[in-house]
Amino acid sequence: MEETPKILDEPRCREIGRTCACYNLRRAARSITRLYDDFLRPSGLKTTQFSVLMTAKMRGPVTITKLADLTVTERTTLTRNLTILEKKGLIRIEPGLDRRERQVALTEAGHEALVKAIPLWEMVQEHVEKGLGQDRLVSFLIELREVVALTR
Amino acid sequence: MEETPKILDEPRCREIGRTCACYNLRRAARSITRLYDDFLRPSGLKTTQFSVLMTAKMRGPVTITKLADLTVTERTTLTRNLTILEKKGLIRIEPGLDRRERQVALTEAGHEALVKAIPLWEMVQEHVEKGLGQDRLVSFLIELREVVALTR
DNA sequence: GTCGAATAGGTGTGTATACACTTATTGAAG
DNA sequence: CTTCAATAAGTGTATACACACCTATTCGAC
Repeated sequence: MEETPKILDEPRCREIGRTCACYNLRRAARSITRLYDDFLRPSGLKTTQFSVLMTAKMRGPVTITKLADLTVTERTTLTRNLTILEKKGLIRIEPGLDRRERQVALTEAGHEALVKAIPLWEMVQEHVEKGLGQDRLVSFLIELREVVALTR
Repeated sequence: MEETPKILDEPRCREIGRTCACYNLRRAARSITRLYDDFLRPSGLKTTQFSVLMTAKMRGPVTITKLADLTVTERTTLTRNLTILEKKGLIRIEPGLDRRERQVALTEAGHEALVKAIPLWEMVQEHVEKGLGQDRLVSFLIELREVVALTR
């Protein structure tokens, strides 16, 4: 009689769900994003926007390709994310060194948004530090970086 | 004279980017998703779809709310993801026990897609296991689960 | 039985993500 | 100087995600 093929039997499926690095990483990312977005809400920034602004601030006027590389985001994704930040008046997108490039720079409003967001970020980050424990957070961050390095 | 406020000085910004659990988690999730999607491509499934199908298969006929809870996905997000799977003919959405509920069940095509995808998943999972090391992957998965637990 | 709270689910809107493809510009080989 | 590969960026399309808000159904107190 026909049965569920071995490859799809119940313990095997359970094992796959339990161990899949991608599924578990995405699941945790969804979960923690809601937490950070929740804390950041009063600043008007979503986590992604906060991160892009911080990176752009740090690396100062920076090309779109470079910013995409730094944040491990598809360049075309970043282009669209930047459009939103530009509409909100938080960044300027200026001509670059040659006529192909465009440089991203924070506006005054962009700086102000960061100044408002950082104390909120500190609250939620501390919450996570306490929850995971300082040591585990450190090794966790290292592992996350190794995952990124895996695919470069 | 006016300077960059202390809260936004360069070392502080660098520190925030380096330690932010949310940013680093999302970044790693983007990175690994591309890897898994790349391997799974011949199956016609994206990672998210693979995961939803696996979970639905395992918990087999299951309500939408329950499935959303299991996968830590917003219910309204899952509804839209399920619509795509239904259009592809991989799942059926049937009436549930009462007239509010709807049950998700795999179709024959859904099973076949999983059977095709699993060997591809095994390849990419093994790649990650080798890259991170078995032990570190195990502790990494535990930490990911703790992150999810943090926000429940 | 009636009514209101709880439960299950969908829709409107906006953001985030990425692949395939295209345009514009630069730079290098000849 | 021309031509062509490389580089920088944008668009079309589709999926993924979630909040605010809505409808339909069920259940329990009365």
